[in-house]
Amino acid sequence: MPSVVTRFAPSPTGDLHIGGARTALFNWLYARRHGGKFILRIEDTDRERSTPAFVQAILDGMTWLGMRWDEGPFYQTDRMEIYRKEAERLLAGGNAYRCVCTTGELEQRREEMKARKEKPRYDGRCRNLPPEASMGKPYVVRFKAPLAGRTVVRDMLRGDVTFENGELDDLVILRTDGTPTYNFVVVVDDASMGVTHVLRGDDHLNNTPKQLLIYEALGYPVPGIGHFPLIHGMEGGKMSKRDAETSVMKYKEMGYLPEAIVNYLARLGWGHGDQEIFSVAELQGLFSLEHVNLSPSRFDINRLQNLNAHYIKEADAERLAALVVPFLNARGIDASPSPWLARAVSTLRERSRTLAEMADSMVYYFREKETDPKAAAKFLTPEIAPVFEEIAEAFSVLPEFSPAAMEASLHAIVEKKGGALKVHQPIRVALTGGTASPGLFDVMEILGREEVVRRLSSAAKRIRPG
RNA sequence: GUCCCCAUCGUCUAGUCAGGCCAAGGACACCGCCCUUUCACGGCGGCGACGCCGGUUCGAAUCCGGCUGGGGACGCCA
Repeated sequence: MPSVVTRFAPSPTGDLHIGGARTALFNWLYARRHGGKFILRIEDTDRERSTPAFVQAILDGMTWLGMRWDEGPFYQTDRMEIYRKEAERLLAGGNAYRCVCTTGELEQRREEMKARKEKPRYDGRCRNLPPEASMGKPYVVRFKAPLAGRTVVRDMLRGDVTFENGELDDLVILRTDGTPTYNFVVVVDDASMGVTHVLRGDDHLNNTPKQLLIYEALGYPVPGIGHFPLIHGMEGGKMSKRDAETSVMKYKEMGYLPEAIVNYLARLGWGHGDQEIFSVAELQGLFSLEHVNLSPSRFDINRLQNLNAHYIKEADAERLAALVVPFLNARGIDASPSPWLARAVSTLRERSRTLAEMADSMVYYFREKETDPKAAAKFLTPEIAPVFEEIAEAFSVLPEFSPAAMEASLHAIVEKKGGALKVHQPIRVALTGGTASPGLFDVMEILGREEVVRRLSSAAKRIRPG
């Protein structure tokens, strides 16, 4: 029995969210750090909004980021019998009761409480209803929370947080249709799955005392509990699409590497001295709750981009070539992995922050791009046309089309013209359609002699028709 | 509104638990310079923060209180 068992328990009502991914990451790292077990549990008790497609999306996201779970995925919809039994136990022990209030009534009362500037919560109207009263009526089962006393959450990150029980609500544990709700199943599952450490977002801190009461009523041992802060958008507040893309897989589509995402997420709310770059193996060895920050951090795409650029620089050219292919395809380029593509990728890796940027920059390796008008006006001047033709001629008879040979040949031509001629930028514009590119001779080598000669000649013709 | 959490550069953070090593360090972004066939990369430099008030102390970013500010929760969602 491992001493540490953590879990990630998303509800399949959307793609794997950036915030969810970090919750998963912290749990996963914590388990790995302590030689423990990491469980994946799908909280699909909301039949209305849960879909198999979202389950798959979450699994895909986890897999892409490389977070392997040791057990599961468990589905709560497969465990209904367990919840029913436990709810029964609560009912029998007087820790739960049937409530026949309708959603309409509840909503109305909530509004009234808000109007009276009170904390809106269930008024306990059915707490002492005799069992017969619910006969033949639709009912929910509510947990009977104590009215007095206080409940202390011993948070592993924040210390003790005290709640007055009077502030707590009699929460619904079984819906009218008999399905269980979150605050109840999460306790039953964590206990029955042997979860030792519940690490989750701040937004659950207020739920915790209620859950603690359920642990107690059911006679379960209480696990270690910790709440870390949420990830905010740049404008503050829970991260939303208004700030940045929130779906993890969207970042894959935007050309981010999974190791960059993991590194970035790990550093959001956690740190280890001044270190910025962490491999997964390092994180697994270093992650600790003591260094998790208590205040929310903002999702800053600049930092992610910087990290992504770093990992693109480090990645194998072959791997990058394979990864960039779909991005090229999306741009209407029929590319496939090859040693040539790997060489092409190598010329761009130092100047691309994402695979999408890389693909954008690579277009001229595959087809002649339309020349940027400003660049053409500045560099494709009439005087340069004959020089292009001369270079094209010289290049076509070069014994070897190597960078050194090209450079020597080019140098000779410039010397012949008096040495003051600026040819690099004009050639770059003729070859790539713009003023920014990898080293000129690298570009020429990737393009190949034939294509270089062709583009130079065609540029010359365009400048000076006929 | 009620309850709960939080508070160091624009952003991520080191330092806070064990007060002096901090006239607060690193990184991203931004600006400048260098390198250079362009753009990048890289190097160097710059800008830039302990929210405020009070207390404890010889000494406070660090401890305590208040204020202010930010955030979260208040569902038959999770």
